[in-house]
Amino acid sequence: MPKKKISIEDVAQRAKVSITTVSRVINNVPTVSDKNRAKVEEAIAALKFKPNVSAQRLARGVNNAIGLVMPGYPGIFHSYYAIELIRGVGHACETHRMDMVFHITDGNNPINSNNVDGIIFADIIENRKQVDAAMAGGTPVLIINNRVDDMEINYVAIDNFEGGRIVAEYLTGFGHERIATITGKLTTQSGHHRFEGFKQYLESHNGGIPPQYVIEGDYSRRSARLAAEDFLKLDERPTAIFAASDDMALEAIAVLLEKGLRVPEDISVIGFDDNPACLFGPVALTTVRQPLFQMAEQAVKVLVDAINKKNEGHVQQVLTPEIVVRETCCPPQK
Amino acid sequence: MPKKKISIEDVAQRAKVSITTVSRVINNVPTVSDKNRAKVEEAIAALKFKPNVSAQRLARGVNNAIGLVMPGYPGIFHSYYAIELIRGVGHACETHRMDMVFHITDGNNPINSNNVDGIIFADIIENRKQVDAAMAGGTPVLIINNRVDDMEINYVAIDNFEGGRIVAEYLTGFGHERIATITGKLTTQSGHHRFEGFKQYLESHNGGIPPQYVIEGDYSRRSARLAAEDFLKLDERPTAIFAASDDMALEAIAVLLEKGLRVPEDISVIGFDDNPACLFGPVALTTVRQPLFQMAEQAVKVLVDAINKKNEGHVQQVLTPEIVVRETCCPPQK
DNA sequence: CTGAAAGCGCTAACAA
DNA sequence: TTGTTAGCGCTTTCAG
Repeated sequence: MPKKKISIEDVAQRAKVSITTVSRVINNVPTVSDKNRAKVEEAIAALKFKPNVSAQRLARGVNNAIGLVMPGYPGIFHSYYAIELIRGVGHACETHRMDMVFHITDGNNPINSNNVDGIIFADIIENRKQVDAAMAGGTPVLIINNRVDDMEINYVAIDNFEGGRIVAEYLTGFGHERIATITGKLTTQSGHHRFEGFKQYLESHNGGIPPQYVIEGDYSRRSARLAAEDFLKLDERPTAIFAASDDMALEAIAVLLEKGLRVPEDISVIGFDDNPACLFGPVALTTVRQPLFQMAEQAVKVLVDAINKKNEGHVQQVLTPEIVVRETCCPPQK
Repeated sequence: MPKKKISIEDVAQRAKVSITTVSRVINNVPTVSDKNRAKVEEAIAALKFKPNVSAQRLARGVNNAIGLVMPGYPGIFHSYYAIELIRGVGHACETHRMDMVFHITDGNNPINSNNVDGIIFADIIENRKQVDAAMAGGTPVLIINNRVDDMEINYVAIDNFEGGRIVAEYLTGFGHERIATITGKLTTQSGHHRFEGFKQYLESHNGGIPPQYVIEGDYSRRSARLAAEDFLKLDERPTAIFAASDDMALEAIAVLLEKGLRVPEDISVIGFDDNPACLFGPVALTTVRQPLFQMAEQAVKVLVDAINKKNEGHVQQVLTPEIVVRETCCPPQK
């Protein structure tokens, strides 16, 4: 610390009390006389005293910090998802008076857990061994945005399966029968689950989904563009398209408009994410909102409880997404 | 820390050396015999010893952490800029073996600087008093992405003025004479500087820029859409458009394509940012690359030097952006 | 309600 | 090359 070295002792001296008393007022311990408290507060203000965080942590045996580690593969940072997570975790840490130590990883080096009380892994892409290592070291760990049902581990995730299902339900509710989808990358859990939920609903309510109506995307705009173009070449064009992300939905809409089609009159489109960009296109995008921010806050809460050993075993939570109705879906026009 | 309490002393005992020796091998002090080093390393491994970070920091009198504070106004997180900054700062912190404690602020509460050795303020939007407070407290501070020439303060920023200038130069180099611009929010420094550099070049090389060719945007896609539509209503349409961000450029292109125009044959478009989204549109966007990542790394370096008192006075650096040629600019077609 | 004193785990003179 | 020892600044029994 580059601060001048005013310690608790200087404050005690000036206030003519013991350092214990000073410590007490710092920590809001009630058993301090008003008179002494006032004196100490005066001294603290006069001396501009700031407690030394490291000393506090050492004495308390706590780090007062949680780590947030995110996979660093290209692109993750340009997703709405990552940003909301960071915001949410940051906010929650604030309310828990914890430092948030942020860490981007390539998945290789083990995460240093000496400086934190617990770690939140945002998704686990190729870095499961980091999770294992942290757990082996005895550090409380939580995975966010990924369900890991085969392991005894804390997680908080979105129910992407349900997300896909409600989209199918919503679209068939309008009377659509030719419903296509541009999926997310199917090797990701989100992509896989969204598609499965979607497909299974259609199978039991719409006679299934023909293969030419399913194109695997990878969450990139380019993949959506290609997929949309392919759909338009079909003899029987779909009347509705479900894109597994807003970015893809927006790109699909761009393609449709370029070809002179109308959205939603000619083709309905629905996305997934509730990315703010939804509002800024030519038509406000109907989509599925994932409670990302809340997920992050919830994650911190669970982890903090785990750190304080307030949990029994591990806690696994799934949050439910919901449809946000805007302007890009309507009944199929005859 | 929830770890079992294996301290340096346990290691010393097992290795049959003093704790000093253990400390020395932890810190890679060369003056340790190979034999002892080996013994200590064995003990560390066997005991799974992890040094207590708080104790180290206390003893060393450092926090070994730098703060990154970002304004939390809606939207900033959806900008490419913010993300690259976080990535860059995170990466640089890693190499300096510093924790990066991340903080989103609404500009009101003073930033807690007890737990860090220095603070990087990413931009300063409505939170200059936080900067002042931190400095008053004696904490080394650096501002990133904002030139503050009227203050004795460290900063590392992009030369947005130059960025605007090279765009104008590039476009006139093709022979364009009817050049329009959708500016960024002019109350932001970036928006203002980009426009000024652009305008001044045109004034001295193209006879200036007519008012109907300047529309103030606010970096949102919507503002770009409106602006592009307005340009198309003009009797003398521009043959080139400079948008002060890639997002806006992309939206402008979308409008042009929707109206059946070709890019770049009918209208050239150039953006600013080198957002990855440039590559994913219908045409790869020509743009201006800001060295955001390097700026962030540079910022950490300067700040760390400041913390170690290696700087004389304050250091103010400006990095130069450059044009990235892709497919959306060409000479005007007769 | 207050204070003395024993640590928390580690680093860094200083001696040897 | 090694070890002794005095802190780093704060929390927390334990007596009073």
